[in-house]
Formats: sequence, C-alpha cells, structure tokens
Amino acid sequence: MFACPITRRPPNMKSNRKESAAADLKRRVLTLECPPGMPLDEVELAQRYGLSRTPLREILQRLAGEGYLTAATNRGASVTSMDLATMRNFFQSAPMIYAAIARLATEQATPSGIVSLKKIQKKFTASVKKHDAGEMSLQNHHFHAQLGEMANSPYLAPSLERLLIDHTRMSHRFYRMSQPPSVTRINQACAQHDAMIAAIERGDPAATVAETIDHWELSRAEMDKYVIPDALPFDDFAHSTNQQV
Amino acid sequence: MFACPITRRPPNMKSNRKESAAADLKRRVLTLECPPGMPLDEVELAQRYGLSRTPLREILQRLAGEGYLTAATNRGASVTSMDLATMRNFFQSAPMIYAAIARLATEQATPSGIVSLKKIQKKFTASVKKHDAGEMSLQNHHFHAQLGEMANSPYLAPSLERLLIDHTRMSHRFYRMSQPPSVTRINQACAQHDAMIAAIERGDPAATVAETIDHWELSRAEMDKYVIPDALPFDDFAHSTNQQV
DNA sequence: TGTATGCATATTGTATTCAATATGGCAAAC
DNA sequence: GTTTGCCATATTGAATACAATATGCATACA
Repeated sequence: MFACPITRRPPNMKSNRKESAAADLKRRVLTLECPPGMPLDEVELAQRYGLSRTPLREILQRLAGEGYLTAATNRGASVTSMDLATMRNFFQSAPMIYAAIARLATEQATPSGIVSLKKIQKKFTASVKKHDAGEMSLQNHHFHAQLGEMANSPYLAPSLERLLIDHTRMSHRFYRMSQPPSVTRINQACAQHDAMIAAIERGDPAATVAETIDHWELSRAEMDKYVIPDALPFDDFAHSTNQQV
Repeated sequence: MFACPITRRPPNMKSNRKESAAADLKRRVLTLECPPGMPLDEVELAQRYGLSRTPLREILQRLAGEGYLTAATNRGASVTSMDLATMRNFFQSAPMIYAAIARLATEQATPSGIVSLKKIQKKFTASVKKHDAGEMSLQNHHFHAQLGEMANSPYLAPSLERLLIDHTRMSHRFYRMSQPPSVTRINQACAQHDAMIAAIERGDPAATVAETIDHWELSRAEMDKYVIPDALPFDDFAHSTNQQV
C-alpha cells in the first residue's frame, strides 16, 4: 500500500510471532514499560515471545535501526536513552519535520489514508473519554505515524519516526495526569486532530500546517512543564501531593 | 565519539569481518556496483565475506533499517529501488534537511569534527585530481555524512542518511563525466566544500547554510540533466557518443 | 587497605542443521 | 493453444549447539 522500506511486509495474515513480538517491544518502549537505558536480555525476551534467540536478535537489530533500541557489540541491546543533550535537538528539529509532514500529507493524501486516520482518531477520542492514559499515548502516536505514512516521503519518514518515539515517551506523563487543566488540554489536542483531518480533507495544506504548529505548541508547553515543572506550592503543602512532578 | 544509535560500535580494533562486510555492501550499493532493485543472495554473500548466513542476515537487517536495502519476508533482500515517484520527494525534502544540518553542524562543531571533515575533503580533492570517479563519489558522500555527524542530531541524521544514499547514487554519473564542463562544476563543488569548512571554522551558520544552498543548486542542476538530459546533437552524431545519458 | 590479576560464570556471536515457504517447470484438462 | 494445478527444487526462516567475549568475584600482592 505505502512504501515502507524498513518494516517487513507480511505476505499472508498467518500468526506472525516475530511481527507481534516486535510490535509488543515497541509498545513497551513507547509506554515506558521499558524505561530508557534499560538493558534487554536476549534469552528472557526469546522465552517471553516463544521464539529462539536467532529471530529475536533480528528483531533487536531492526528496532535498533528504527531508533527504539541501541545495540552495542558484545554488550547487547538496551532501550535508547533520552539524555538532556538530545532534548535540545528534539525541540529544535520537531517543528520543522512536523510541519513538512503535515504539508506533504495534505498534498498527497489518499482516500484510504484519510479513512485510516479517522479510525485512529476515533480510537484516540474513545481512549480520552475512558481516561485510559496508555491507550491515549499509543493512539496519539499512531495518529501522527499515520500522517507520516500519508506524507509518503521515504526521506522524512525516518526522522519523523525517531521524533515520535521520544515525543510519545516525553508526553506520557502528560496523559497520565487527570487534573482538570490537563483534561482541558487533552481535549484541545483532540480537537486539533479533528481540525487537521478537516484541513486534509479539503486539501488545504496551509491550514494543516497551522493546526500542526498549534498542536506542537500545546504539546511543547506541556513538555516544558515536565522538564521545568512548576515549583511546588510552598504556602500549602496539602496541594503539593497531587502536583505530579 | 559521536552518538550513533544504529551502527554498532566496535569495542576493539580487531579484524571485524561483520563490520567490513557491511561497509563493503554499502560501498557497492552507493557506487551502483549493486544497482537499485538487485536481489541479494544470502548464501553467495555469506561465502563472499567468509561468514555464515546468521550474521550476514543480521547485516542485511541493519542495512535495511538504514535504507540501503529493502527486505521482504520469505523473499529475501534487494537493493532499495529508486522509482520516479520518490524522486519528487527527494527534491522536495533535500534542501530543507541539508540546510538544517549545515546550521546545526556549524553551531555544534567540535575541533575533532572539523579535523575529520578536513581529512575527508583532502581525500575528495585528491580523487578529483586523479579523476577517480568512484572515489570522488564516495568521498563526497563521506563529507556530507561527516557534516551530519557534526550536527549531532539523532533526529535529523536518519533522514540525511537516506537522502545521501540516493543523492550519491543519482550523482554518480555526474562524477564519471570527464568533459570540461563537468570538470569545472566538480571543481566548483570542491571549492564549495572548502567554503563550508571555512564558514564552520569561523562559526558563521548563515554562511554555511548559504554555501550549502549553492552546493545543492549546483548538484540539482546536474541531476536535472540526468533525469531530463540535453537532447542529443542532431547535426553531428560524432559528438553524441560522449554524451553519457 | 587498596589495587591488580586470574578464574568461573554469564552473555553474546557464529556455525550448522532442520523446517517452512516460494519458485518454476511439467503435465493434464479445458 | 492457453490455462490451471501439482510436484520438485531452491531459497528463506528458525532452532540448537558451540565458540568467543565480557563480567564479577575471589585471592594475592603491594
């Protein structure tokens, strides 16, 4: 359907242990179930997914290529770490790539691509209503990954994927918060998704880009708070317990 | 030295058959010795590089992740093809990424990074004087890959790498031409490299970006000619034999 | 007590073997 | 004459067995 040089295309829909193992590993990395820097034991993972070390090692290689893991010779694989040095780069590069992807996705959108995007957005909305933080985070990831597929750019896609990995991991705590202010902002983000879909449908690249910038600014503000959180209230310690730093 | 999440770091300098095999495969792809779309035989490659299929398959996975190869389940790996559909994307995306990398490389350049860049440029200049087309192409690739390393951006690096793969393959014929006009342009490109190094050394990002844009325009013009070559001279067929389309 | 060295153990890397899937040719039927 | 199904062969995928390398601890020496 879409060009995708990395992921292998399953020729049939038979039970694919290898694919599902890779997908589960990705999920665990994105949801911080496997935190940054965590070393991965080959034999443990092989047992967990019911396959031998050989195919599992090939999965690790692939995920390393996609940026989820980092491989070191004779020292195994570990979850790619998120040091502060690269954070600066993240905030520098993300808007440019996101905007470019938004434009290309609008210009090159196909009907089936829009249908997929709407399906994902539906799941995202549902998870927002259910207050399912993990699912929100994952569906938001899928939404933006789908935009990447619709942009149909083999050159920008790999950068987008790497940005999304860290974006999802950083904003994870954002979705976990269920205080009123965060709920409002999550609804805002959800509405922005809808606006992006609408702009794509009417073929208005400038609007999609504008919505994308707004969406980014909202997310960036939240991440700023995570990196540099609000000071704990020093006049009322009772309130500080909910202020998830 | 520099962060590099994909490529495995050899902990010692012992003879590393696996690494050298991967490097040679990359070289063969970049120099079109393995043309786009060429299927790769696992057993043949394993024999060629003197290792068994297991480690060779891991190399193929990695190179697929980096964009050199494309893997299809149960159907083996093949050299990533260059269809005209993606070419459009290439010309759209390349200037943006190249400019961003040029800026970051200037801002984050380290003394050792500049030293490496100069070494590569020295090799490039030498290959230009020796009219060694293959070496020119490879060293030009290394030059820009080194700029990518100096930019030190794990998010933009993967896109730059993919762009460079196809850029190197597309401009390969450019370097093979030894007619006076092309020689002039190759010298121009070489001078632009020098100008970029100078701009980086005096910490002038705007200048590096400007030189990068010029460099891109020069290269783009050449590639345009390859995609839409000059009409063959219809008044003098003797000259047409050298006009490598 | 602090450091260095050697061994035992654990983990990773590679080769070989076996199983699953795809490919191409042949034959039979329409 | 063309097409379709089947079988033989080739190629890929996975598992086991084995080799190489790294890690941690214990011991010896300064």
